[in-house]
Amino acid sequence: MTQHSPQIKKGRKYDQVVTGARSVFLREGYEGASVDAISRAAGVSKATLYSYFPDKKLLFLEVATSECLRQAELARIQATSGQSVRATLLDVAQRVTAFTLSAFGQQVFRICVAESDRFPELGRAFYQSGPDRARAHLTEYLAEAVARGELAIDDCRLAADQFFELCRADLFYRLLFNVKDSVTEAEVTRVIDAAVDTFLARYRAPV
Amino acid sequence: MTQHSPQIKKGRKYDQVVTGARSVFLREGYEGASVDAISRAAGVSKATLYSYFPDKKLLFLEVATSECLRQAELARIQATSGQSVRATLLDVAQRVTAFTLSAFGQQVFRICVAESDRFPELGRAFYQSGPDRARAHLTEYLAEAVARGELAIDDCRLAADQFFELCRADLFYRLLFNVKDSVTEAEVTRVIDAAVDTFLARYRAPV
DNA sequence: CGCAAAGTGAACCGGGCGGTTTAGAGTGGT
DNA sequence: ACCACTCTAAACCGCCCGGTTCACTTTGCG
Repeated sequence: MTQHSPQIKKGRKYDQVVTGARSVFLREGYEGASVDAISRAAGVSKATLYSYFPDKKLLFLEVATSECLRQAELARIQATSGQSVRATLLDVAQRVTAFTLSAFGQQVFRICVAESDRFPELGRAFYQSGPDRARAHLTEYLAEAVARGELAIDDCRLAADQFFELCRADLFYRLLFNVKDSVTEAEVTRVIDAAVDTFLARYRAPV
Repeated sequence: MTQHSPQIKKGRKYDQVVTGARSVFLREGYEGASVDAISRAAGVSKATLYSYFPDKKLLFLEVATSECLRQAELARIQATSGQSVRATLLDVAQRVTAFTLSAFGQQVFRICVAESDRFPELGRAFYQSGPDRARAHLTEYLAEAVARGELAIDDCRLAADQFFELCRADLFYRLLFNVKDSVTEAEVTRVIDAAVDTFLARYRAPV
């Protein structure tokens, strides 16, 4: 889980710092998270923190981009070789909504939206490592299904975008704007079933 | 345009204050907007500003909720009596994307997302006066079309949500995350045409 | 052990913030 | 002319923030 890999990271408390920073940033946002609070949460002195990261901005970027990469992993489509198109789409929908609607995914999204003009590269990083990658995977899968004659799509990229949008329905926004604070399993399956139905109604290959 | 209506608003520079606050809040966000900057932008002394609004939070809420109401007006569906379903949907799509994708709509959304846990009531206000109202209108229209036998929908509310999601496609997120800074007319029509096509493929009444 | 590297904690700095005060300058009704 | 009211400009307050410094302790390795 911990990453010992990269070259120039010095001491032993690096992961502590990043973990603490992640929790505080996710809870408070960028401006709301004071460096003192972060060092406290990390169980590390402020001096130590600053020995790893020259300033708050860099620390935030490290946390944010690592979260983006983590998100990207979840978006990966399994080798769903044997499955039907419908089953595969349902699987993808489940995976992406699970992350999107989780409290954690919410906060990542929230912060990326909020800070993406203070940190323009953050918005792009999030988009590229998250939605963009997920879309690329699904697009590829759709193209293969088209080649097999199972789907009839002229623009697979657009179709993939449509599918992800359909999976959100309004559940996403209801959570995002604090209209409700959680979402039931039944609501999710209702939405993603409808998403798959609508998608296939448009793109299923004619008999 | 200016609102003389409510009861307890004292002096003549009220609108100046609100207008200046709006521009700065939209540009900088809540934390980023200093009261000094706002008073400067409003062409008003800080003392005057504080004579209208007891603190920064109240000023922000005034600006934000007034923007939400303004947004709600735009979401209203015209009396589209004579039109075909397809034409009406295209019209709705055009209207909603025009606001959603505008720089102004972007910023309103951004701020509401960012501040909706610091100001929980703000998120709800935005959702209710914006997306919720738009969905209600479209739901009503869809139900009428079903009654006329032009559409076949079992859950009009969910269908309306799906339609709005389809209209966004990924254009919205590409703007939100600074992947691109503007969007061409052609891209929009391509997306909303596809949205209407997909929607009708699922919900058009069988012959 | 001995010693250097890493970590600690608390004090400290400059600055910007939200918010208040004050002394005085426009403004308008009678 | 007068006065009550509004507005202005700038100084000011206390606070918290990001970041630095320093004297000190802990850790780990030969």
